[in-house]
Amino acid sequence: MTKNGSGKRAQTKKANRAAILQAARALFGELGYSETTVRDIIGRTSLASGTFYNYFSGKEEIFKALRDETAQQVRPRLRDERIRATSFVDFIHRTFRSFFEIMDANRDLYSIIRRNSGLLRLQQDTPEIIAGFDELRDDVEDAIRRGLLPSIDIDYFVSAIIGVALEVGDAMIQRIPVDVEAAARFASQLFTGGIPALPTVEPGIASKA
Amino acid sequence: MTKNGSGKRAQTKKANRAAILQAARALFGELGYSETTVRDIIGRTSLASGTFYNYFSGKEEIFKALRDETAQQVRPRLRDERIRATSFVDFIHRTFRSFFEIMDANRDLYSIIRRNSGLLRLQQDTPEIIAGFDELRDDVEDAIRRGLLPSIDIDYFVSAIIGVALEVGDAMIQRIPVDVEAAARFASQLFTGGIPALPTVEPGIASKA
Amino acid sequence: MTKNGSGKRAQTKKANRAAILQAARALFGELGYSETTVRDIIGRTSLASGTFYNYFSGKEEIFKALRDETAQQVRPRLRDERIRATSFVDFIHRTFRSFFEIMDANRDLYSIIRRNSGLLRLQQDTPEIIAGFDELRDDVEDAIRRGLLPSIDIDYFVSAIIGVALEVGDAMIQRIPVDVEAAARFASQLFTGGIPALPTVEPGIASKA
Amino acid sequence: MTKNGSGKRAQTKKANRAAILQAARALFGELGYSETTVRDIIGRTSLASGTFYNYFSGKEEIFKALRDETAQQVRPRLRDERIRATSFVDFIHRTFRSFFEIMDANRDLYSIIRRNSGLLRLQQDTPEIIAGFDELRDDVEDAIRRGLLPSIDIDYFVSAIIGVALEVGDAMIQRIPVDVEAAARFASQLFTGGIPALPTVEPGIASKA
DNA sequence: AATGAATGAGCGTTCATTCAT
DNA sequence: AATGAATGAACGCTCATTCAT
Repeated sequence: MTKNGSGKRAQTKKANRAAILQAARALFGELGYSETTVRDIIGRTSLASGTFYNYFSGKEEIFKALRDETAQQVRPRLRDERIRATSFVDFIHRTFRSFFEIMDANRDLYSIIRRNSGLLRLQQDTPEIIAGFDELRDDVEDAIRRGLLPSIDIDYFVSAIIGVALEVGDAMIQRIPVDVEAAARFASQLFTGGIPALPTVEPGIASKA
Repeated sequence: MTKNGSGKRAQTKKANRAAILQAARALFGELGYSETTVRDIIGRTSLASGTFYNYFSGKEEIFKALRDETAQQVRPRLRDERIRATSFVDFIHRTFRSFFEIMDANRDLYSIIRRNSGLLRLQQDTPEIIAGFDELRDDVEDAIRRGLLPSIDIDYFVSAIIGVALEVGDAMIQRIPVDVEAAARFASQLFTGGIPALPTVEPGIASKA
Repeated sequence: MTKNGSGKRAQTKKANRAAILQAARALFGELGYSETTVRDIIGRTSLASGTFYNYFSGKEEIFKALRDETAQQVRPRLRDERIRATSFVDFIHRTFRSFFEIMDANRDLYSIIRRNSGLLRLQQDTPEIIAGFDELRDDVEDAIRRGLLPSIDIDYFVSAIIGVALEVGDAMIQRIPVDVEAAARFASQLFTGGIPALPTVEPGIASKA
Repeated sequence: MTKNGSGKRAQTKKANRAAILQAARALFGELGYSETTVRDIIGRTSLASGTFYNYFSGKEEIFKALRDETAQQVRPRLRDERIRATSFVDFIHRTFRSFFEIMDANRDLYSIIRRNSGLLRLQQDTPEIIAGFDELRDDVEDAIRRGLLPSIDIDYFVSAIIGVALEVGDAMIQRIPVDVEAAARFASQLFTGGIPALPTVEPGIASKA
């Protein structure tokens, strides 16, 4: 009767799994994947180190799990957003805004103030973003099929979106206050009209964090 | 008389230093900085582990050395390229072409076949690219001052260039044959005219590696 | 219910900790502190190298632990001994006898057959003795206050006791059988009456090991 | 003709050997034997690391050489001193004064301010003192034969002298100014008359460095 | 004889993972 | 299912010694 997950045991299991995922999510954000140790993760929970392996087969596994879990939440939303797009301007803008909203929602994870004295550009590899990217290519292909986008080089195009999303998103996160809409506008105007379409700013103000 | 580097010993030293640098360069490309061990590096040479420390004081040192050495080669070229730019179209195109040429020249380092079953987007942290980025911001500011670029949001703009350079460059490297000019054209047309300016390709061809 | 140390696990832990301490104690005695490696220590147990760090945070830690643990056993005894002293003869004798008893009890540690072909007098840095010395100075000051000892130069006096305890104790340990009382008598008579008070021995017998 | 050591080559050799010995002597004093590296030693000379092994077969060898070299200088002096002794009081006093004079002459080597936060009593193992000890036993035996000393337990007695010489000498060195005669008086009075013979000092002054 | 780079065993320590309880 | 101690390979790095020049 409790086999299907409604018993007390099953609830504990669910809670433990969630606790581990949450801790891992935070640490991947703070330290990056390779600097995060399994000890760090279980140390943030009330569980013992061995318990980790009852839920995940290893460090890589939990990353996949995190990505997939997030994907399940993110996917429908991205789909809905983009499917509703009526023009390529709209499509691009929704794409970037969605990404940036996800980054903002997980802002704490990304605010890392460039460790290693700025030497290294440790990419964060956070599951949220990876999950989002997985959707992107299909949607772009679909958009081309639907005539929203011209038949451009999909590989390069998707790469360009990802690159801008990662880097501009990173820059966005470090500003106070974070302005998702402004960042999304910047990125989508760049894509839809190129530099000439970008808004001008007063010199000297542009780069202030 | 041979103290200044023309003797056999001095040649061996030079060769060893070069061998270590080359091995490190390759491994940073393949595994990224934090996944590369000093033992990996020395293992790619015919030297003994202790010898590494005759040349570099540690792992971070060799990264810096690699970056600085590359920067010395890359910097003047990037400067020359961009300073000669007469329009913003020209400026952008030269920027991307320079980056992509550097990536192509170090192609082997970047062809990594997405490790970890494509899971992680471990950014490569290669010294070549870092060195190039260091120049970029100054040049963009200068270009705005010279009126080549409108006074846009510099942070976001530089981020966007870096993102596109990294990701499109990555995609470019994985195609056979590598076509630097095509990639540079794609990226610069995106930046100068937005999506409408991008050339269309026959559907289904675009994404072939 | 077995959390407080009565379970099998807790017993194993206790035993392991004891095994590591014992091994370290023996090796510090045999090789001295700086010549003893963590691998040496763990190699004398049936444990794996990493296990050492479950119990002690490093080499210095285990030395401190050994010293403190011993001090806890030694301190009260030394105090009791010396506080009970009714004359300076008594005080000195009790002091040396206590030291020599400690050395005898840990005899195996000190029987080192003068390593390095007798070249070096590597002081043993054993925690037992260090712990004992820590007490000595206070007790001497106290004894002077109580009038048991004249107000002599405390620094030199304590140094002299330590020197004699270390060196005579070392010689004592190498005789078979070990005669603690005889060594204590020698040292205390030297201190209380000087050479004239020392017992004479038949020539040629004195120095046999 | 220059085979016997008067040529230019031979002079250089002599000077190199002396330079290495001097550097080693200083470092053994500063850092102790086991903390001194061969690199440290050659680093204090103008020679190259390999050259060290043209003169000494290793770290242990140089210690022996230092001890022996010193012994050759120290031996006759100690002998002269003690042979001239006319009473056991005189013998003991000359013994300690000689030791303390040697320590004072090499004072810089011993002034180490107890590293390791006082945890360890790293004995200095300086060749000068070791060399002196080697003479002691013979001289004591001789003194007993000559009737200067009663036939006491030679092992213990020599050990006691060494212990007091090392520890009181160490304490002496750390006082400013160093008073060799006072330390020698303290030690010899202790040995000849025991504690009752020691001079009293004003309380509170005794232990000031 | 002098050089100084090369060697490689060894150091203290970390950490993903296993396993007895 | 949970525990947390045990494991041992691997890490960055040091250093006495060797050896080609």
